[in-house]
Amino acid sequence: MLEIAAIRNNAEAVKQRLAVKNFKELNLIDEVLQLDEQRRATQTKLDENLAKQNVIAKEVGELFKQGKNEDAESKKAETAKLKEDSKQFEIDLAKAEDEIKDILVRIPNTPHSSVPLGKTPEENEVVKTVGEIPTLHEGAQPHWDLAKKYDLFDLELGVKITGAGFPVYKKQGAKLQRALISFFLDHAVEAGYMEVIPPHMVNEASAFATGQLPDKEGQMYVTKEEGFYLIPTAEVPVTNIVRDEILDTLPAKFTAYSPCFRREAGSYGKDVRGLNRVHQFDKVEIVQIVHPDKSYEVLEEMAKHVEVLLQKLELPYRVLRLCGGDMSFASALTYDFEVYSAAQKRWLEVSSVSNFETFQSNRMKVRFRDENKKTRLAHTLNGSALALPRIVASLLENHQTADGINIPAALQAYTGFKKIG
RNA sequence: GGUGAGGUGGAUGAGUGGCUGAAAUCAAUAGUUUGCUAAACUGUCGUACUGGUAAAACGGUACCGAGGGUUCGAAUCCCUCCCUCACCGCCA
Repeated sequence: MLEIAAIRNNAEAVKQRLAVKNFKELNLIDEVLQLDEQRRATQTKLDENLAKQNVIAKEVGELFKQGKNEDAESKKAETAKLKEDSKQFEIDLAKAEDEIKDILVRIPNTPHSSVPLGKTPEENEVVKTVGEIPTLHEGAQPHWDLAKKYDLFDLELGVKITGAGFPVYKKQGAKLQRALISFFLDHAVEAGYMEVIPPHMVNEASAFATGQLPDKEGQMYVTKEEGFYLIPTAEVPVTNIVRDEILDTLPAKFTAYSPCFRREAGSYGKDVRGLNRVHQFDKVEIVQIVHPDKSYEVLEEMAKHVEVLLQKLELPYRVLRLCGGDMSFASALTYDFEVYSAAQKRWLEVSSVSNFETFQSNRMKVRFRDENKKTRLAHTLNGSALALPRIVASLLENHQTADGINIPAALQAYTGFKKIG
């Protein structure tokens, strides 16, 4: 949610920025400013009214104390009109506040100045491409066939138990999952992130705070009785750790492993084969709450963190700076990381690292004290480090040989085996 | 799930209708004293909205779990909801 004060001070600049995100309803900016004007005027009237009531109440009390009951009674009568007015002001104020909020939650974050123009994923900017694309042996297979060959995971079994997109990992496939999770967590902890295990369901307030609501309501699973949302990413519970807090020290750095649940309503076709797109998957997330002056520096640092992981896994990857049209609602700047899947001959997204500036912290009221002891909104960032399924897919595909799949050296201590098959 | 107790500022905790945005203690913080540590003393020490200012200062309003209500006046009385704790029941 954008800050109303920021919109007030830079309405034109905000509109220009939003245009980069292909946001069409720029009229909302003017509407919200007008409502804000109304709101403040009403606020002032209400405050003045209440101030008068407070004065009278004090006087009445004083008169009663002095035994001047008749004077007190007549004084009382003066408040009737004031109370009536204040009731109306309160209604007007609440209405204006609701309307402002309704509009604000529909306005996406303003993109950073480096965000390229564009509407589709094809227009994302390739920042760099790293690593050799391997030449596979004759008869190399995509990961879903390798999974069958070595009995690593079973999607049909998942269908019986739950439904499509809920894989059952088995044997070395299961161990590989556990190894990757530990590998990622250890690296994050070493980089100074505090490891947490958050709830895997969140309440409405938490889902709203990070921007999943109302934007992505249809993408989340909801429990029937409590109305809890199954988390689509650990970002949601982890960032909410600092909701409504005034932090004494920045940065705050958290990492968490969690399963992620996504309905992926509307997706279909070849993109969803194997582990390319599933409803439940594992991910290690990194989150930072930082000083506004530092957030872009930290974004680069987090991107570097992801890169190192990919290098250690010996996977060819590329880094994309998302264009305005492909960015998420809440982000100001996003780097996507894609690994090359040699058997499918395509790039697969495995991580997304974003700076949200104050977009989340404004909703969540995450503040810190600046040099002048004034409270200010912090910047929040998060990134996947990393999401497992497509990492697994590319590990299997890129490292396959005629007589088995090689485990990268950095991972062997975690898997306990050097080769699958 | 049942019964009982309770939710006050960073923490402990006082406050049962006006003198309470809230005592006291601790923590924190600035300073004085001190050879160091420790201690002592003095000051500061909630948040939000709003007016004001170049920025402060300063002023107004709201907030004592949340939302309603009674009253000239509510932390204090009433209603609803949420949560915490204790004991019992069930249980990994």
